[in-house]
Amino acid sequence: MKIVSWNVNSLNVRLPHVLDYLNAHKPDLLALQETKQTDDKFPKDDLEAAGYNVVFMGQKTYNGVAIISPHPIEDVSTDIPNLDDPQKRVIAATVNGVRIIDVYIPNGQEVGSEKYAYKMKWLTALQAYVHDELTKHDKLVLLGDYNIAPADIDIHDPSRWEGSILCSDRERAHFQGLLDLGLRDSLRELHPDEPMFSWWDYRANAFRRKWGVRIDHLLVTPNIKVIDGGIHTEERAKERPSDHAPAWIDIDS
DNA sequence: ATGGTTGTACGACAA
Repeated sequence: MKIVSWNVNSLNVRLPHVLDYLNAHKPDLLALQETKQTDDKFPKDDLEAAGYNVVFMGQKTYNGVAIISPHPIEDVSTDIPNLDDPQKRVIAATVNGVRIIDVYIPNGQEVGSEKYAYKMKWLTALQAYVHDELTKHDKLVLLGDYNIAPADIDIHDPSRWEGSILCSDRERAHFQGLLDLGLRDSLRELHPDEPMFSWWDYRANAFRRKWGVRIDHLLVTPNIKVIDGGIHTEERAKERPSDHAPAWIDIDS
């Protein structure tokens, strides 16, 4: 079962890329973040015509998440219970017996800012939510744009980024908190020593200069056997790309 | 790498 996470930074702009990607890779599940459109604008018909089922929850201009699969998408839920948050950042569903939680974790802007405090509060609520979901579901994948680089190997130049947003100690502690629930960082376990990046700033020609950061992740329960995985960096090299590349795994199912 | 680009929407903010 091929599972992919991709922050598309506007599905309106990126729909052609997404349709090409589906055609090229035929994933069993594609989880999107930052669709940036209200539900009435979601390209349901185009994706269904391509042979996919879709569930989605968006808002105007910001955020927005979606799950796309050729298989039935069951038991859909949105948001984090017990977190009063108008921002559309979470959608969950069961596909092929695997519970999928698709998250767009807040960016946080700057350490110490109001948005950073929101990120911390959000991550605390996420951990409680995932803890609860793990008691209900045998197999679970928590995937999405985490806006956290878990370790120095996940940053092109760790010394320049030290302590800054995406890699502060408190953000990394929250990431570790998710691992402490029993989840595993599938891509890092597959490639223990390989720098892998999933996001490159649009600015300063960051992609060409290989200034990347790994902030998109697929965490899995230990009973999921991960066969292969990586990041489809070539998507970032295309014309008018998202600033994120798809992160993918293939699991035994 | 402390400037710079992109998306939304048309000024300014978020990333």
